[in-house]
Parts: sequence; structure tokens; C-alpha cells
Amino acid sequence: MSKPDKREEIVRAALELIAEHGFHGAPMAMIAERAEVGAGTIYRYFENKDVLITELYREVEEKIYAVLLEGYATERPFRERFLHLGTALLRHFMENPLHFRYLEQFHNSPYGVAFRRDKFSRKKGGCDVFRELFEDGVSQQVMKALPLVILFALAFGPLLTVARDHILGFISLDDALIAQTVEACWDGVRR
Amino acid sequence: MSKPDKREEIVRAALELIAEHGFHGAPMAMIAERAEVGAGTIYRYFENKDVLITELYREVEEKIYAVLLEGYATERPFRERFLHLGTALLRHFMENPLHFRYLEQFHNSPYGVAFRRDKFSRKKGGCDVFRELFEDGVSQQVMKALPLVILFALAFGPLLTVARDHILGFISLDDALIAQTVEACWDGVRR
DNA sequence: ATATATGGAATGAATGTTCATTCAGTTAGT
DNA sequence: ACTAACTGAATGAACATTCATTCCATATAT
Repeated sequence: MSKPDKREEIVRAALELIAEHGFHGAPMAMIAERAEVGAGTIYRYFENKDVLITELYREVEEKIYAVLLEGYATERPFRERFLHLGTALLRHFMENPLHFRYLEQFHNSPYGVAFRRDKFSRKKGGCDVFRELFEDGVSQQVMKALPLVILFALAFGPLLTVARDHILGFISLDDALIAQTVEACWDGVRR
Repeated sequence: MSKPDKREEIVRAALELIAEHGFHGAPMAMIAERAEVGAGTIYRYFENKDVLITELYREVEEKIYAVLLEGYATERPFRERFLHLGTALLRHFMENPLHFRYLEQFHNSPYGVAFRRDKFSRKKGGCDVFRELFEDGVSQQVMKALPLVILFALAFGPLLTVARDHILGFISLDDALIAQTVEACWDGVRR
């Protein structure tokens, strides 16, 4: 009853506070308070703040991969598959601003850089769908003959920027605008 | 010895340390040490750490605008003007990785969000060149009929991502690749 | 059925550390 | 000698983490 309960509350509180105020606007005491838990209790579930932060990242990332693969059909044409992934990603971030903000916080921190470097060198992870799509797209001359990293940048760069602008309230996206934006990203990568 | 000397050293040290280790990996004492200056001396030039950080941002931003305008010819066609700006921006970041890293740190912090919000509402600043280019491009049907914010995202998103990847060593960009990348961004915004 | 013992979970005050900022004293320029 | 610039040890606030204590559910004894 209470074991997963507290852990969940801690994770939720940490996500909210870190997403909103950054790692340094979220002291453990504040996280504990928001989770309605004693400060020491956090340490029953997470060895220290770093572990909490990293674990939280893992959970957020996992959900993204799940969302991307939902309804993804390998047999559809490149363009459709790209639009599916791009739209799913953008929508997911729009619907889960806390997740998005958390990822941004994480990426721009010592943790994030190390993580990124690690993921890059292992050349694996949940980006596999994207990697496969892009590699095949290039070899079948549907996409520009550019290094994978650059294709990623052309596809994700705008989406993340737009998601950020939406979340910060600089723009209000409707279905049509989302579609147009993802289409524009496709224009960037397609041959 | 002279007055501007120390100030400059402080600014340089702060830029280096903050770009490399983030705001919280750059205590004032460390900045002072790197600048070969007493800790208290910093406070002769900057009221407090916030002021130092904000002023540093101002200086970094200023240089960018200077670089963008260098050789910018209003009378050239849209595509050429876009390529000029995009290339100049990307090259500037590649050549000044500390500036780039600093901007990223700044943007992902309470300072940055407030700044961004302020700039957005005032609708002014050094992005004017870009704004004008995009507004004219849209009205002359050369660019996609999308909100300015989205066109910005399509143009900058990939460039910043690529710059980051280059600086982190995930890719090595040569002249040809830079040109291709900026061209691809143009494909994203052009009609 | 009631009382008592046991141990893991939870707590939050106390601890030690890290920092931004200050200021009393020192140095160097005139 | 006077002044402005500079210094870095001292200060206090904020924080992550610890740990002696409390709480509570369950087991055991009467």
C-alpha cells in the first residue's frame, strides 16, 4: 500500500519542482515537503540527489519511446513515418510540459552531457526507430545524404524549439499548425 | 594594473568557468582565482553574481549581432540573405564554443527564461535582421506562411543543435557540410 | 482476547559543507 | 600623506545528508 505510494509521490514532486525551478531551485527539503514526506524518507528510496535525478530522467525518457512507437507502422512510406514520429513527439511534449522542461534541465547539466556522450558512443537506445528511418531514407535517396547527426538536428531542432515556445506561451499550436511544422521539418530532411 | 584590465580578466574567467561547468560549478571564489584577482575585487566591478551573469550575457549577445550584420546585404535575394545569416551564426558558434555554451547555460536558467519572456513581449532586439527577413519573405510568398516563431524555430533549431553536436565532438563540420546544413534549413522555411 | 515485543519505515532536527558577500586591513598611485 | 584599488579571511545563509528517535504493523505470549 504505502511502499510504492511514497516513492511515487517523491518522483512526482521532484519532477514538478525541478521542471519548474531547475535543479537548484529544488532543494531536497522542498521536494520532501511537496511530496508530504520527511526529508530523510527520500533517502530510503534514492541513495542521493544524483540518483533521484538520473532515475527520474530514465522514467521520463522511457515514456517518450513508448509514445513514439505507439501506432508506428514500419511498412508505411518514409514521409508518413517521419510525420508520425515528429507529430507524436511534439504532441507528447505539448501534453507533458513538465517532462519537456525536465529533459531540458537535465540536458543542460553535467548529468546530461555525460549521458549524451555515453549514449552517442554506445550508438544505441530508444532513438533506434529514428536511426533506422534515417539510414534507410538516405540509402534509398529519399532523404538528403547528410550525416545522421545532422539529419537528427534538422528534424528535432525545430520540434524542440517549437515545443519550448509553446510551453512558454509564446505561441499557441493547433492541429493544423502542428502538421505544418512537422511537414516543414520533413522539407528540411527530404531530398 | 589598469582598471579595465581586471574587469576583463574577471569577465573572461567567468565565461570560461560558467561555459564549462555551469553556473553552479563556477563559484565566485573560483572565478576570482582564475582571474588572478581577490574575491572581493569582483564586487568592485559587479554588484553581485547576478549582475555579472547578466552583463556577460549582454556582451556575448552583442558580439553575435555584430557578426551577423558583418557583410549582410539587404539588397540580395532572400535565399542568399538567409544563407549568409545562418552560416555566420553557425560559424560564430563553432569558433566561439565558450560563447555558445554560455548562452545555453543562460537560456536554461531562471535568468534566461525571464530574459526571453521580456524580449518576446518587447518585440525588439538584435533579432531584427531575422524578423525583417522573415516577415518580408512571408509577405512575398518566398517563405512558408507560418508564424514568425515557427520560422525562427525551423531556422535556428537545427543550427543550434548542430553547433552543440560539433562542440561536444559528435561531428566534425567542414565548409561543405556547413553549407549543406544551412541549405537544408532554408528548405525548411522556404515555400 | 489482550497485552507485549519486534523490526522495518518514516521522521526532522542536527551536522558539516559550500557558497556569495562583506569588511578590516594592505598596497600602490599621486 | 592621502586616496582609491585591492585583498582574502570572516560571516552567515542555504543546502544535502545523517542518525537518534518515533511510529506502526505484525508477530508472539499470556
